Amino acid sequence: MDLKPTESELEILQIIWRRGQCSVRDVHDELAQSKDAGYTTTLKLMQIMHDKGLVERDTTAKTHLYKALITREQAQQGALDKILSTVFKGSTADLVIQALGQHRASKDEIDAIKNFLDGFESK
Amino acid sequence: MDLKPTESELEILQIIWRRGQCSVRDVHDELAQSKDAGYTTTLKLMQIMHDKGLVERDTTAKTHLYKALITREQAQQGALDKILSTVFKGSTADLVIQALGQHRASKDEIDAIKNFLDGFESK
DNA sequence: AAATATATACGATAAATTTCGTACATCCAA
DNA sequence: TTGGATGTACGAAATTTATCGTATATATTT
Repeated sequence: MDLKPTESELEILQIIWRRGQCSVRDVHDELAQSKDAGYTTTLKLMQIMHDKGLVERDTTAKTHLYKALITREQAQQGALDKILSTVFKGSTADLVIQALGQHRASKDEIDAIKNFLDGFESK
Repeated sequence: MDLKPTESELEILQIIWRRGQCSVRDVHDELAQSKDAGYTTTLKLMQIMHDKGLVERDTTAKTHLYKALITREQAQQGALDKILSTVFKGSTADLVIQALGQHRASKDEIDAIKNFLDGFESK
């Protein structure tokens, strides 16, 4: 099993992760705010995701309820691995610095990262 | 102009970035070490990249020479922006922590990041 | 000079991903 | 109880991306 979600699948997973469990309608309504696709498109996509094993679903009721089978952390790691190898020459430090350089991190964020680094280093 | 390279285009850009300038043959030979695609596939891809404005080329000689028109940093930022919005809920701190947690960064890398953070914060 | 190797151009095909239409089932309100 | 709203199933078309074959031009070698 490959389990590497496509772009559209990630958009959907995002919503499922946030809500924990949801119907196609739930997902589609949220998606419709930023995107313009038909309901059956979302439905089909979620069915494909089920076929692939990215989500599971409870078909007890008429309206099926979907849950993610891949965690956000897994997807994050997959995404990081991919861009590390394709654009960052494998250098985590480069990635981190580039990420922090562009984006205006708040003081809290910076502190969180520093604390993390301290704990990490002292092992 | 969109300038968002596809997966295959990034594989090629990687090689061009490393070498600075190269022919289709240069790229293809390197690509062939890890991948199994025909020469004309690489050629076509690079022609498409030229059409898109991702690369420029010198056609003076029979063998054309390609250079990147997008920098590695631009591609890095694009890749980061994408995964930030699709899997990291926009949180740079989450991204950084996840990146550092999994990939065993070396002490030097960690120090580099800390120094960077210090300089960043004192602004 | 002829044969061979190496290039580009580019249309066509293949493969992967996304979008949609239509059929049909079920629920609910008038 | 029947018509409309809402749901799933699923084939098919549209799009995007990647791959390849063939034609043709230009070097290079013998």
